Amino acid sequence: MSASIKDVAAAAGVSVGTVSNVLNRPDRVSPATVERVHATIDELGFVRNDAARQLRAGRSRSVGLIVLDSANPFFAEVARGAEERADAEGLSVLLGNSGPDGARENAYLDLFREQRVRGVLLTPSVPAAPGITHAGIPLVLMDGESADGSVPTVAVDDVEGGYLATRHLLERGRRRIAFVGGPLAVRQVIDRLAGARRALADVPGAHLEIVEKPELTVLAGRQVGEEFAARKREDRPDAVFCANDLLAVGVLQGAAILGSIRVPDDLAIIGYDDIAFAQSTVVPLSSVRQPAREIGATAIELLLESLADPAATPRRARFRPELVVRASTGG
Amino acid sequence: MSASIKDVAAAAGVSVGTVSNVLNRPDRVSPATVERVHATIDELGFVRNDAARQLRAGRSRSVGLIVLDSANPFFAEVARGAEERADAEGLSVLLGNSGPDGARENAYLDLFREQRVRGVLLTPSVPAAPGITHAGIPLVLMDGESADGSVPTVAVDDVEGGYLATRHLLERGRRRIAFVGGPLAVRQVIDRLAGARRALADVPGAHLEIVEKPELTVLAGRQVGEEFAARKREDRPDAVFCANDLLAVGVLQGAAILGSIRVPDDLAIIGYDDIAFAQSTVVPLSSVRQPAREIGATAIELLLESLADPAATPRRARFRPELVVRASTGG
DNA sequence: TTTCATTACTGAATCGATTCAGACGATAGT
DNA sequence: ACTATCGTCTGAATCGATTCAGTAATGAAA
Repeated sequence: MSASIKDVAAAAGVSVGTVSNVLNRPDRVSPATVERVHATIDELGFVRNDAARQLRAGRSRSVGLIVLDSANPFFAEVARGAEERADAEGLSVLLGNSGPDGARENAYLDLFREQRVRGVLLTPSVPAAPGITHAGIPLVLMDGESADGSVPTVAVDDVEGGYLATRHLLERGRRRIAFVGGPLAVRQVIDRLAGARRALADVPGAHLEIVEKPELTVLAGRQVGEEFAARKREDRPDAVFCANDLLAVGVLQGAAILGSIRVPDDLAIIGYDDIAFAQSTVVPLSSVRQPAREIGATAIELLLESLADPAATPRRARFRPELVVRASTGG
Repeated sequence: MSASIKDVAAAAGVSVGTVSNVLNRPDRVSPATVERVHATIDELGFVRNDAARQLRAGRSRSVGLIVLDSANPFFAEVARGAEERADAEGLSVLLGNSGPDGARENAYLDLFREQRVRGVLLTPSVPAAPGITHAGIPLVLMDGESADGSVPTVAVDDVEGGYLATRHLLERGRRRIAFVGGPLAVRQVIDRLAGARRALADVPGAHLEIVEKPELTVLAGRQVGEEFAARKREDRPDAVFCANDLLAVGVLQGAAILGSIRVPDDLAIIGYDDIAFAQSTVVPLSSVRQPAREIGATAIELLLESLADPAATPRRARFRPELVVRASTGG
C-alpha cells in the first residue's frame, strides 16, 4: 500500500536506520543526506506508520477521556480543556461517551487499554469501587468527594453543589421542591440529590419530590415540564432543582413555554453546570457553576504528574461549585 | 510491562498461534484448550496490543472526523450520528477540531494519516481545492454544494440556507440586515453570506451590513449584540442573520438582555443549525435546520460505500436546509 | 494394514519503525 | 607512522499479534 521507511531507504540509497535518524535525530545525519531523504519522502508520499512506532515504543501518544455525554456542553468544555493541555504535551485525547447509565464505560476502558493509552481521565458514572479503579491503567478521576486516596482526582463536590442549589430555593421561600435527575445510580445524580436532602433537613415543613428520568437531556426535561403543567395547581412543586442544565432548559421549555407556568413566580428552576446557554434562556437560568475547562486541564495535569512519579501520593485537586443566581429563581 | 500473547502461550503451555486462534477463531481450537487459554488470559490480565494488531493488519479500526468546533452542539450531534453508525460497524471515531479558521485541519489530517484511519469525514473550512482533496486517504466531505464530483459528499446547501433565512427577514419587512459571521475565509460562512446576498438582490432598497468576527461563539455574538445596543437607534440594523446559533444566542444576550433592545420588534434575529437550545432562549430563536445526526451517520455510510468499491462514482447525499420560524423573527 | 481425511496444534515469517553495536573513513594528535 | 576521536552510516534485533505451511495424531474408509 503506502510507502514504508524501507521503500524510502531504498529509493534514497541509504539504510533504514538512516531514514529513521533523519526523522528523529536529524543532527546525527549529514545535511546532504537529510535533504536527499526528505526529498524522496516527499516524492514517495511517505507517512510514518504510527502503529509501528507505537509497537516499538511500547506505548501510545494519547490519553483517553470518558464522559457521560459529550453532547452536553459542560463535558464538551471539559474535553476542550483537556485537549488544550494535552496538545501542549504532544498528546492527543481520545473521547468516549459512557452513556446515560455508564453502560459503555467498561467498553471504552477496554478499548483504551488495547490502545495502550498513557492514561484515562474518567468521569465515573457509578460510585468507584475503592482500589479496583486502577485496573491496570493510570487513571485520573473527575469525581465528587467519594473517591478514596488511591487515585489522582479532580474533585468538585456535587453534594455541596446540590446543597447550595436547594438551600437557595428554600431561602427564596419555596417549600415544595422537586428534584429532577437521571438514573439514580449515577454518582453525580446521587450526590446532588444527597446535597438537596441535606438542605431540606434544615427546613421543617419542606418537602422533596423526586422525578427520575433515564437521561439528562433537554428532551427528558421537557417531558417533566409538561407533566408539571398538566398537574392541578396544588399538586405542582413550587421549585425544581435539575441535575444538569440540559434538564433545566427542558423543564423551562415544557413548563413555561408550552405549559405557560410562570417562572419563577409559580415555579422556580435551577440547573447545574452553568453552561453558556444558561444565561440566555427564556428566563435566564440559575445554576451551579463548575469550572469545566479547568477541570479538564487539571485532570491532564494530574495524569502527567502521576506518570512522572507513580510512587508519589496521588494528588487531589479541588474545585468548589459556585451558585449562580439568575431570573429563574427570582434573582 | 503488561503480558503479551507470548507470555500467555508460555503460561498455558501452548504456542502463540494457538492463543491467537483462541482469540480470533475459537472454532479451530478444542474446547478444553480454549478454556485453559482464557483462564490464563484472565490470570495474567492479558490485553491485546492494538498497535501490533494494526501493524499486522495494515490498517486501523477507526475513522477520523474533523469539525470546526466540537463544542458547538451542532457538531456534537454530527459526531454522535457518526459514532453510532461507526460503532455498528465495529469502528471508532477519532474527533478533531480544526479550529475557527481551520488552521489545525492539516495537522489532524496528518495525524489521522499516521494512524492509518480507514477514512476521514471532513467539514472543510476552506473551499476544497478540487481533486487535491484525496490526499492519499479516503475522504468524505460534509460540505456545501461546492465540491466537485471526485469525492463522496454529504451536502447541505448553505447558500440556500442563507437565502431562506434572509428572505424570511425581508418578508417580515426588514430592510437593514446585518450578517454576523466568522472568518470570511470559512466556506460555511462564505456560502451563507452568498445566500443572504442573493436574497437581498431581489429586494430593492434593502441593505446588508457585514460584521466579521474571528469565532462563531456565544461570546463573540454577545460582543456584537452589545455593539449594536451601543449604537444610535438609527444606525442599528433591524434584523440580524447569524452564521450559526451560538452567535445568535450571543447577539440575543448582548442586544436584548444586556442592551435592552426589543426582539423582534426592534431587532429580528435568526441563527443557523437549529440546535436544541434555540427554542428555549429568552426569545425563542428562528433558525435554519440541518439534520445533524443524519449528516454524521450518512457520512459514515458514504465512507463505507466508497471503501467497499473505491472505483464507483462517488455518491453525493443531499439534505435540504429548512427554515424554522420562532419568536425572534416575529413568528 | 494401508491410505486418506480431519482435527488440533506448532513455529516461523511478517507488518514498519526504532535502536544500538559496530564498520568505515577522515582528521587530529603524538 | 600509529593510535584516538569524531562524524556518518549500516544492518540486525526488537516490539506483539496474525497467518499459513506444515506436523502429529486419530479415526474412517478401502
